[in-house]
Amino acid sequence: MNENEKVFMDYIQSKGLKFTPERKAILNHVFESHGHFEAEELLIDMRKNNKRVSKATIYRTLALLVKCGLLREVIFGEKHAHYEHVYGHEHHEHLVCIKCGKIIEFSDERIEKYQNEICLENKFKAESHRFQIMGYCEKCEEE
Amino acid sequence: MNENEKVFMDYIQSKGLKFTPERKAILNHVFESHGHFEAEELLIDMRKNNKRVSKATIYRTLALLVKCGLLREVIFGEKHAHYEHVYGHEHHEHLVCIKCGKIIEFSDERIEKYQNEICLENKFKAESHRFQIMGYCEKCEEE
DNA sequence: TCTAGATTAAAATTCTTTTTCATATGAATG
DNA sequence: CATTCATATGAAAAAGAATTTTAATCTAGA
Repeated sequence: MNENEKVFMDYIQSKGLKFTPERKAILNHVFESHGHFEAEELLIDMRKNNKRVSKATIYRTLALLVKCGLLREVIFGEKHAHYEHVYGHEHHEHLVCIKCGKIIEFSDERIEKYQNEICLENKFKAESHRFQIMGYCEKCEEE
Repeated sequence: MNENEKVFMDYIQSKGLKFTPERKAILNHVFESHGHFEAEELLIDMRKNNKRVSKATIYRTLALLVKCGLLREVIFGEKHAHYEHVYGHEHHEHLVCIKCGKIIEFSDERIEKYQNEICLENKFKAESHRFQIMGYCEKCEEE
């Protein structure tokens, strides 16, 4: 059993919930491949792999995965939620290609330092931040 | 006639559209007071000032204002559009209070410089960016 | 005056997410 | 191993929420 499963099981058990095949399938699928994904995308992707779970269960399980800290919700200027892994994933920022949707991650400690300065100046207590650059990835820029 | 009105009129005329009282009222209201606002908010605010325009017209006019470059759409992690002024408004970033919703703007040329570096490293052609810090404003932090 | 384009209120749409409810099942217990 | 039951599932319906369309009526501006 990997680390993700362990975290999920612990959460499941602490809440008196059940570790069902559906939850297991979703958990595995989410951590097998995806960088960023949407609920609908996950559903379709699972179907392609003959893992048929209902939309309701997808949504219910994603909520659990967020609650137990394995996933994080991100919104990329679109109006629906995207998810990304938390575990084994240090904080990072995003480059979002506005043509093909590709997402490149990057991180740099300067951002954190900068955030602290800004917050001091504005008497603001930061909880989190998002730095996102929209533009064209190498491939789309060529075209 | 102020600069905003001029820009809007030019656009209106170039497209063979009409400068109606409703459009004028919306234009004025948008640039009279608001920093950031939502369509619904604008509607309610206008009603308080006895400017009664329909929701449909609000949406249609906001779309025009975005097209002619006077407004910009921003999404703050919620799922509906917020708007902000473009004209006379240099690029800036946002501090968003997750308790009261207050938005503080700030700007710093380091962000631009930083963006350039990141893009070079990732072979990315930036069009725009967003740096947003979520947390608690001074007042909410005290409570 | 004339008419393309605009307005309104209400209905419809769109799209994501949640709820319903009948049925099924994990896992604790006897 | 069978029972029990709280919890889970699936399919479909409903909800939610923002935005757009409809259709009747109106009007700015040539």
